[in-house]
Parts: sequence; structure tokens; C-alpha cells
Amino acid sequence: MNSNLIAALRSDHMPRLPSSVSALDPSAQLEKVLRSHRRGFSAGSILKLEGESSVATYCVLDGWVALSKSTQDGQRQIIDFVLPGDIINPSSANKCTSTMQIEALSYARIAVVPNVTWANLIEGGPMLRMRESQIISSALSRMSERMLRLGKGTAEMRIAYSLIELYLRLSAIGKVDNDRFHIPLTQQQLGEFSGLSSVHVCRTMRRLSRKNILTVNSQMDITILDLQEMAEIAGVDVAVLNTSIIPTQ
Amino acid sequence: MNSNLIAALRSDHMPRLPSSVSALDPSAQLEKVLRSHRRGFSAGSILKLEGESSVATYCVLDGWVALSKSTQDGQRQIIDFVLPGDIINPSSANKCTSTMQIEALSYARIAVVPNVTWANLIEGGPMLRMRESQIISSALSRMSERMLRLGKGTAEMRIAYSLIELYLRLSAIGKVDNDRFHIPLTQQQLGEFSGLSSVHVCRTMRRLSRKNILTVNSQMDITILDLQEMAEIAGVDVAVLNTSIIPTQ
DNA sequence: CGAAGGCTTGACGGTATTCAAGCATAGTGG
DNA sequence: CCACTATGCTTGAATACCGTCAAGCCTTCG
Repeated sequence: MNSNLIAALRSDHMPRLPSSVSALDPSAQLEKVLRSHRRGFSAGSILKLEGESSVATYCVLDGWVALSKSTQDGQRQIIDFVLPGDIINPSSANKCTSTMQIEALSYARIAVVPNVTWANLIEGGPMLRMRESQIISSALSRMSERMLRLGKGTAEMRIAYSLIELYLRLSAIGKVDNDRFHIPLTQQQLGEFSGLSSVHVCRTMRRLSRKNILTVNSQMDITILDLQEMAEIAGVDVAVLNTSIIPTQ
Repeated sequence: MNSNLIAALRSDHMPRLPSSVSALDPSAQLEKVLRSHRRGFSAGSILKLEGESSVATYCVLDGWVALSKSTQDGQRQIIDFVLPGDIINPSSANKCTSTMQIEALSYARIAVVPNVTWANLIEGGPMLRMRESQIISSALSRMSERMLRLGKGTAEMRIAYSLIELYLRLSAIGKVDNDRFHIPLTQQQLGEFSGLSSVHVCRTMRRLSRKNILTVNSQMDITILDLQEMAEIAGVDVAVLNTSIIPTQ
């Protein structure tokens, strides 16, 4: 609406609006909706519990969000990460309860848009509908890739794949610098993502770093030293993976 | 109208279009499109290879279809089954290649609708759009439940969950009779679905049947003898699971 | 009747989990 | 400034679970 609006959407951590969000719809209406529903969540805060009723669409503007499910005995599986520019609607087939827990892993700015409002927005913009469908498709592709490795992959394969996936997603939003990036996860959480115990995550990553394939420091700043070899271990073609899990901009 | 739509998507034999129905009626249009694109596929035929270009939406009218991905060394993971009434669009984020292999597991009748045609159909009917979104949501819910168990579950849990999922899905389309149903899968394929080797599927199912929780014959006709205990092992509440993975009708 | 495909079971081995202890770091309050 | 705690990483040892290999059996089908 005014330049303040644009500025408001731009976070201090992001030099620019996540390109995928701005590509959603050129109209100012989206920005208005996002801005008016924008909220900040501190790291670790839980936006929604598994099974809780949910009638909103979440647009992540900045920060990391995790979608997860837990077994009765407290084991947790992270189903997907939601990164800046992503849109998720956690509702199940019945369209009113969330099938997953939603948790901010870092400080996150999120537009929590009521489904009714969102539906109106979609109604008005075919671009936005296309964009949403693209985002859903890429989430499905990512989940499929991970399911393949959860079912059939070794620990090395799962870790290598997980890191490449995050590398590509972070690259797409300008958060990778010289093959170096940060993930706001503990080894425990990386294990919940890749289906491994935290102990085995540690062993596996140490093995990879001893082989000079990557480096990690205690802040979980990761540098990929040998992408070729990582891709080999993960069993992916990086270029192909990129087109299938990253929405075209 | 909605129930007509479902009937159209699910019926074994396409209902005749009454001549009195207006050609502008969206459900009538749907029927017309489905009928004109309907094709039959024999068991084992592969409709689409992983990575092949794909510009169609698949509406399964009858029979079983599997979506799968494979590793370079030939290990396969079945990502999801597509059953009568389901709609899938296998395209990845780039909207033109399929991320998965599509295979008929039994003789199947499928309407292969070009995306353009499908988009027009959707444009004209908000009910159909809602329906499609519901079907996508339930597929996501199912995949999430399975990911949780692929990552954190034991073999018993995976098998019990898989069978309950199929039991509920088949129930919803009237293919379960007295807790008895048929799945057109080998143990190998059930293993590809649940992330187990065929040998371990065999052991696990035998263990379950020795415990009098279920019976299986050589035709993969399964009877659930103790749903309570199955649900316990699978770690699910059957009623809750049903609402989250089965589209409301 | 032979071949092919699928199920079943045993034996063995490998991979990942669990348990446990030690270490490092950051934050807190005396 | 220094305990003191909490949290997370690291490593070893023991164990459990599941995969692989292999053989035997059954059914189906040409």
C-alpha cells in the first residue's frame, strides 16, 4: 500500500522479501493480508498441537518452522521444515483439525491467515493459486524423496540427503554463502528429521567430516566441501533434485 | 451435487448422463470428461516412469495404482496407493516431470485428464476444487502417518498401521466385508510400502496371525480379528485416523 | 512336467539403538 | 569470579532389530 508496508514485510534478517512470496501475486492485496496477520514467534514456541483444531493457513515470512508427529511413547518424527516463502495448511482430510504439531525452531515471522480469508485471496488471483499448487507439489516431492530414504536408505544416505535438501532450499532463498549455511537444529532434531537417533546422527556426521565431505561447527554451521560426493552418498542428481523440490521463480 | 461427483469418481460403471441435466452443470461436465478420458490398464502396467514428463491428472475409477520411487541400486519405496475415487497429479515443483513411477497393481480404469482440461474443470466448479483439496490433504495425512512409522516404528507397528490404513480406505469405498478385505499386493510390495524386506513382512504377519490378531490367506485376503489390538500395535486411534485420512463425503 | 513366482523358515551378520559416562559450553545466581 | 546447572556433543560397549542368504515348499501356468 505504501512503502512502509514493503519495508514492514522485509525483516532485518532478510535483505529482501523472500522472492517466492513476492512472486505469489503481484497485487497489493496479498501483501496487505500477510502484513495484517503477521506475528512473531520465539524459538521453541508451539503454534499448534497435533490434533488441535486448525482453520488457518500459515505463510512463513522468516525463520524456521517444523511440522512433526509423535508416537504415544514420545518418539517424534519431523515431517517437513517450513522455510521463508512457504505456505502450509496443516488441516487433515476433515479440514478442521491439524494432523501435525507446528513449532518455531528459530524466531519466526509468520502470517497466520484464516482459511476463509485465504480462500478469498485465492479466488481473486489465479497466479496465487498456481503458486500455492507449486508449493504443495514441491512439499510432496520432498516428502517422497525422504520417504524413499527412510524406508530404504542407510544413515549416511539419510543425512547426506537431508543436508542436500536443506542446502538447495536455503540456496533458493539466498541463505547459502559459498556452500556454507546454518541450520537451527540440534543433532536430536536432525535425527527426528532423518529417522535416526541423535547418537547416530553424531557418528554419521563425524564420519562424513572425517572423509572431508563436509565440516560442521558447534553452531551447526555447515560447509559442504564435496557436493559431488555428498550427492553420490545421498543418491541424487543435484540438478534434477533442485527442479523437483524447488518451486520455479 | 457433491455426492454425484463422488459417485462419478468412484463408480465401477460410469452412470449414464441423464439427458435432462444441463450441459453447464459442473458435475455433468466432470462425468463427461472422466468418461471421455477413461482408459483401462492391466495389472503390472507402468503408466509413467520416474522423471518422465507428465502433464496429466489421473483419476482412478477402479483398481489399485501405486506411486513409487527407486534408489539407484533398485530398492523401491511405494509412496502411496491410489484407490478408486482418488485424484493424483504426479508433477513435481517444476510442473512438468513426474517425481514418481505410476503403476497399476491390478486391472485399473483410470481417467487420464490433460492438466489443461483439468484446470478448466476446476475453474468451473468450486465443489470440485474443494474436493481436490480434500483429497490432497488426506494423501498428505496418510504420508505423514507413514513417515512417522518409517522413521520411528518397529516392523509390527509398520505392518499394523499399513493394514489399518488400507482397511479404512477400503471401508470408505465399500470394499470391506465383515472386517475382511483383499489387497492386490505381494509381500514384497507390502514391504516396499512399509519399508521392510519381504522376508520380514512374512515373519511379522505370521507373528500377528499366530497372536490371533488377523488372518491372511495366500490370495492376500485379510481379516482383522482384533482391531483393538491392531490399533494398539499401530499406535493409532482408529476413529481419529479415519477422520484424518478419509475425505468426508 | 518343468519353470517361474511367491511364501516360509533358519542361520548369520550388519546397522542402528540404547545405555552410559565424559566433556564442553552457556547461562544463572551467590 | 566461581560454583552450579542445564543442554548438547562425543565416544565406547552391549544389545536388538532387521536384512541378506539360502533352501525347501507350494501354486500356477504354459
